[in-house]
Amino acid sequence: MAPKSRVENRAEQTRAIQETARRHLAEVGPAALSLRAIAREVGLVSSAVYRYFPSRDDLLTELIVEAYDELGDAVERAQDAAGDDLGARFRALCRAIHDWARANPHEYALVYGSPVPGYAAPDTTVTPAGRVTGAFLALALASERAGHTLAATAPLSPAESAALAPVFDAVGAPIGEERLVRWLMAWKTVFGHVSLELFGHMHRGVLDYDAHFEQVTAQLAADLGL
Amino acid sequence: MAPKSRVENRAEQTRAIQETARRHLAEVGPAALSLRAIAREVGLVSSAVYRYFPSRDDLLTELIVEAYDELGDAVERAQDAAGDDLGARFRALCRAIHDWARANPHEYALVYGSPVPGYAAPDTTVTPAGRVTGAFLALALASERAGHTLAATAPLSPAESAALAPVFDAVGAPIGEERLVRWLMAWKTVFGHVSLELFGHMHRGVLDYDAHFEQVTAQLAADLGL
DNA sequence: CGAAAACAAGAGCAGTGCTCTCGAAATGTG
DNA sequence: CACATTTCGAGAGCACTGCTCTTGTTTTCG
Repeated sequence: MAPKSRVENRAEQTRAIQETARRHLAEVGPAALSLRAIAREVGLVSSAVYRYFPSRDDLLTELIVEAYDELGDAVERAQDAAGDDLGARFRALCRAIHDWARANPHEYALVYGSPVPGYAAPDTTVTPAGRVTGAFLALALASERAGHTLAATAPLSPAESAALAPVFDAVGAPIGEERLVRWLMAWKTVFGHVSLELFGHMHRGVLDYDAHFEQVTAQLAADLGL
Repeated sequence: MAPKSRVENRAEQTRAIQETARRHLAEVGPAALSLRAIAREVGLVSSAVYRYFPSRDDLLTELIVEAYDELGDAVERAQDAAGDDLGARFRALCRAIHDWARANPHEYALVYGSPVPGYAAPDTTVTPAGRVTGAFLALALASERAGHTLAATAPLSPAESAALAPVFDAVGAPIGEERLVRWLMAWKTVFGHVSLELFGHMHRGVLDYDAHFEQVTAQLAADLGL
């Protein structure tokens, strides 16, 4: 065995810890994630882990960033595969979120569920967190430019349009207020569906989640004029 | 001090524990809720609490039921105060959910956030859990009977309408498929909004949550033909 | 080569949920 | 009333958690 240099050993251990943490997360969920159990599996004593992650929360932060990035990748991949039609892209976007969440329920809960106690998301998470929202907004802008006709949408009061100023900035180009509101609503509906489904609130009401989700996204697409 | 009988002492202690737990829940959230801390404040040693609640999860269950009931009360009260107009009732319903969630974020997270690890909701929770959903469905039925005209809604495939069989049963009377789907979407949008707002996903995008929520509910009402 | 930095290990602290045992108190019964 | 039963609170203890501090070793750098 070649003696490992300090830097590569450090990188390797850091990766081993994070990978094990990732596996544990998928198995037991964020709240039950134990630093000591991770250390045991990596072959380290618990205190040694603190050489690599200053606290359990920092390890969680890495996992949060990882989850956001995975979801972001899945979403972008699905959109690329969907071609140019905006309706197809929108459906692909929604389905990618739904599929990823069902395949990674604990990771979804980590980022879109209740925040872990005492944990405040550092700035590292905001960029990857914005990717999915950004995908919605990018589609919204593309739809604006394609001249799609919205379903009838109420005009905004001055207070309401003022409230959305940062979102307008995020879009980065002129977009109709009503259109933006519709897209935000679609965003909420999709994540509302996924959260309600994953957290067990549709368990007694809906037999086939996929069929129902398909219907919902189709309706959203129609309302968005796609 | 009058000597307390066994039964009334038991009732009193049970209530004291639950009340303290409720306060702690509101302060520190579900995950950080400590049975020992509750015991300390009630003036008991930790093991004594187990005379009243067989486990921490059973105490959580009580709090879940309590939260569902509080939200159910708030929703029904708001609806009663809103009069007969279905549009007003719908807005009152949405606002009641939003207001209650903001006033009781930890309680909201407890019931609509990520499930606590290893916790499986017992049957005790299903009845109170259904009250809010029931309010949506009752309004949906009333709207059907009032003959309100929906915004254009896509017809359901056989698979999609089959998937919703239990919801049709829950409504308890004939209702149009497309209408039911629209109401379910409204349900998702409202809870999606509240969850995304409370869990910090609108923090960098929306300045005035109330104004934005108002716009969203108005649009939902319009789509529902209210 | 020697100083400095990095590291793994171990002990330890304060906290958790939960179990078990033990003495005291309230309760129901002969 | 007296005795047996049940209920209850307290305490010790187990296995676990995140985290800190010290100690001895190993790698790196000047």
